[in-house]
Amino acid sequence: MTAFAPELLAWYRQNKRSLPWRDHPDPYAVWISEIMLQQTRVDTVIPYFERWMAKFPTVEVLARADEQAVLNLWEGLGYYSRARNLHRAAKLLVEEHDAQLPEDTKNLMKLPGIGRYTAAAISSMAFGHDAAALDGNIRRVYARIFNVEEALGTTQAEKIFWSLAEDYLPKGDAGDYNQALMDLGATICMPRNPLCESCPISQDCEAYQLDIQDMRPVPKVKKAVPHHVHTAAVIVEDGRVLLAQRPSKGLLGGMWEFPNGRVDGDPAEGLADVIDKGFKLNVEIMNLLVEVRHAYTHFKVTEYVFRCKLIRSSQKVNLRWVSLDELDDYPMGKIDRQIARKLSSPPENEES
DNA sequence: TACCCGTGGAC
DNA sequence: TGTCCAAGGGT
Repeated sequence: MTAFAPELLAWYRQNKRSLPWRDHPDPYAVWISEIMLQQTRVDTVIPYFERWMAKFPTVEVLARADEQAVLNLWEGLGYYSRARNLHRAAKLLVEEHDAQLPEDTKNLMKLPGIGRYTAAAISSMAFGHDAAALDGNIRRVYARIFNVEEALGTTQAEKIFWSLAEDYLPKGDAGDYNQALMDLGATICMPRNPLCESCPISQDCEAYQLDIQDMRPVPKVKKAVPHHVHTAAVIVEDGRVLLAQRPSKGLLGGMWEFPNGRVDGDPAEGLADVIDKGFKLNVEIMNLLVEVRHAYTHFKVTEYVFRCKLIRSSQKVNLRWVSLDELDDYPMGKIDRQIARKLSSPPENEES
C-alpha cells in the first residue's frame, strides 16, 4: 500500500536532523517543541526551547510559574497566545490529569493550543500511537507526490490531504513517518527550488515526473495586508518610563508597550489621537514617536516627533511607571523592545 | 469560513 | 525594499 514509506523511513533514519527535542522520551519536551514550532522555523525555536526547558523543566513547574514570566521567556517568538495557552494547559493538567499529558489525539485536543496537527504529532512522536499528522511541510510533499491540484486552504484540499495522511500512514512507524515527511519537506522538498535529485522518493512523485514541482502545491489566494500608523508616547520622568499593559487577548495579549494610539491622517497632525484608548496627553511636553504597523506582523519605527506630558489616564488601561533598569522584566513585542533598549542604553554615535 | 495572530530569514 | 512563508490554533 505505502509505496514510498519504506524508502522514506530508510532515508530518515540515515539523514534525520539532530534536534534537542528528539530522542528524548519526555512527552512534555515534545509538547513544548511542537507548540514553539507552530509557524516558526527550527533555527529560531532551538534557543527558546533550551531556555524554556531550563526554566520550566516540568508541567508542575510551568503550572506554578507567573504568566508574565512565561511571556517574558517567549518574547520575540511571536504568536504569544501560544505561551498563554501552554500556561493554561499546564495548570489544567496539574489540576485534572495528575500532571500527565493524554496519549490520544481526542483528549490532547481538549487542551488549549493543541489542534489536530499538534495532537497527532504528540501522540505519534511521544507515545508511539498511529496518528496521522498534517502540517505545511506534509501538505507540500503530498501535493507534489500526488499532484494535488486543489488550492491550499480550500475545504476540498484539506479533505484530500487528511485522507492521504491517514491512508499512507505506516502502522507502527507513525512517529518516524510524520517526522520523516517534515524533514523531507524542510531539507529536500522545499517550497522553492526543491532538491529532487537528492530525493529518496522522487520516483514516486507525480509532480517530479511531470516536472511541475514549482506549481505544487497550488498556493492559496491571499488578502492584502492592512497597514496602520500608530503614534506612541515615550514619557520619561525621574528615571522612570510609563508603560501600558495590553488586554489579555488579541494582538500581543498581556504584554507591555508604550502608550499609543492609531493615527488616521498625518501622524504629526494626529498626535491628539494618542488620547484614544483613554490617554490624555498634552502635546507640548512629551516625547512621541511614530510607529508604522504593517498589519499585525511587521512593525517599524519611522521617526521620533514631539514632546508632551501625560495629564491623566482612564482606569481602563493598566499603566505603570517602570524604572529604566527594570524594563527587561516587562514582556514586550519587538517594536516596543527596540524602543526600550534605546532608553536603557546610552545612545551610540550615529548607529546605523 | 475567513480572519486574526509575530517574527526573521531567504530570495 | 518587497514578497513569501515557516512543525497551526482560536474564534
